[in-house]
Amino acid sequence: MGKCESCIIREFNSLKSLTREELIRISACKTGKRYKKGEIIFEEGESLNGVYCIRDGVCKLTKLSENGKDQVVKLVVKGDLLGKRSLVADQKTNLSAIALNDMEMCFIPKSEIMNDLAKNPNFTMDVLKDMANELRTSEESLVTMAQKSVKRRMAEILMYSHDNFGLDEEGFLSIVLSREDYASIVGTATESAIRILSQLKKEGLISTHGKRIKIEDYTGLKWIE
Amino acid sequence: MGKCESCIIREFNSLKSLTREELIRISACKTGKRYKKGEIIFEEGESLNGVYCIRDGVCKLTKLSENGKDQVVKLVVKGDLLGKRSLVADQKTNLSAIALNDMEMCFIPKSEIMNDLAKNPNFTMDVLKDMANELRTSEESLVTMAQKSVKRRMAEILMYSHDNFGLDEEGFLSIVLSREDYASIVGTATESAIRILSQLKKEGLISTHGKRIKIEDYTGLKWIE
DNA sequence: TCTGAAATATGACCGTTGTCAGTAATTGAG
DNA sequence: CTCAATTACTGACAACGGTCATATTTCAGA
Repeated sequence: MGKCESCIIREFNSLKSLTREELIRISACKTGKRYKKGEIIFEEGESLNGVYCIRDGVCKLTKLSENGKDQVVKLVVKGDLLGKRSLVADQKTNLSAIALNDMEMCFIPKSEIMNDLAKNPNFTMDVLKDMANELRTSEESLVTMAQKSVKRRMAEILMYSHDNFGLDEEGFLSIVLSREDYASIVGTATESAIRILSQLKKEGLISTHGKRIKIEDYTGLKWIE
Repeated sequence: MGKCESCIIREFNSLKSLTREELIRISACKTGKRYKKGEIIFEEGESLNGVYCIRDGVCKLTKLSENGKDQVVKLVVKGDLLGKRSLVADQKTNLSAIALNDMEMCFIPKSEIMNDLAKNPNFTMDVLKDMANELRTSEESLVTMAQKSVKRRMAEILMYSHDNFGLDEEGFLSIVLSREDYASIVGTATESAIRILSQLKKEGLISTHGKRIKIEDYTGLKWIE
């Protein structure tokens, strides 16, 4: 599983602010976890007793709305620390986490993290900054949901996927999502998501092969209102 | 203006975790600020050089969408610390703040807050918890925007206003907002907001007197889908 | 008290989006 | 490779919500 003190992933998250000694201590008590595509990592309302440091893979964080539909709030990727909000606030999780492809992560027990938070101000400050940025992102998403059309939101998630997760050998978006997932990210009905993707296809902005999507005209997507 | 160390407002926010010495130091360098209804406190993209501790009044935090419409992201009230996200993340503000009624606040310079953040772990941890809760709230709003109807969202803001800001002597909601503000909170066109309020009035769930709104059937509002 | 600008209200119209129903394609287990 | 089950797709239709046009009311300032 490797040692935290020589792990490169931590450079992507707040763990980089820990001292060598703290990392060695964490390394000793962490456990490795693997999840397969579609597996539930945790569900809304659960109590977490640690955070997940994501080594590989992507998962979606969803919240069940009162109308019975899931809404994807955030995509979590390599380097992210999953579960830190709940730990810090000492609350049950407000979101469910479900693997979108095979995932590999390290699980760090709550006691260890909380101990470091209490004793290492650099770490606390780094977590705080991180959370401040998450808050900004969340507020931006809120405005997007409230003000932009479904088509525009779909274009944005396609570009987001392109920019953040990249392409496979054949030029398709690396992250393969079901139409239902797209709908749940965009906040619309599955049929509407399908319809809009078909429309984008007719307009020559994207092409598809099964569930896989290729962006044919990135600039065109940018101009969608 | 009073002294921070004997100010009761701080019990509502993270400043309660500061020591008596720290409070005295803050008290010495803080300045009082007043804003009238409608005044701009700061605008999206500005650099803040401190935080505002709200003693009285309410303001809206808005973000300009690409479609040119303002979206209200949050209402900020007595006891809240305005601007802490920007300060902590060391970024320009992502939101504008505009007074909804006459406001009274204390302005605490950035250097003082950052100094306390660096030196008092209890304070940092408290700010962190606070931010974690803001993040949860923001994520919940995101789901609301994505999944619920305009009518439902309107009902929710009316109930929110009732629960958090209370009523005046005559039983009207204390916070008086323009129809445009309601539209901007709910994320819809002003005409739609007006139409929905008229509809609620016809259904006997609310009554109005000028801009003022009275909730006639709280339970009825709860049941709106 | 009067008056004009701003805010509120309402109607008409149309594009967008959700729902229901049914068909086609894809995928994964065996 | 085959089959069953899931997922993707399409059409029809209605409800929702945005825009524009046009009253009507409210309210601050003369």
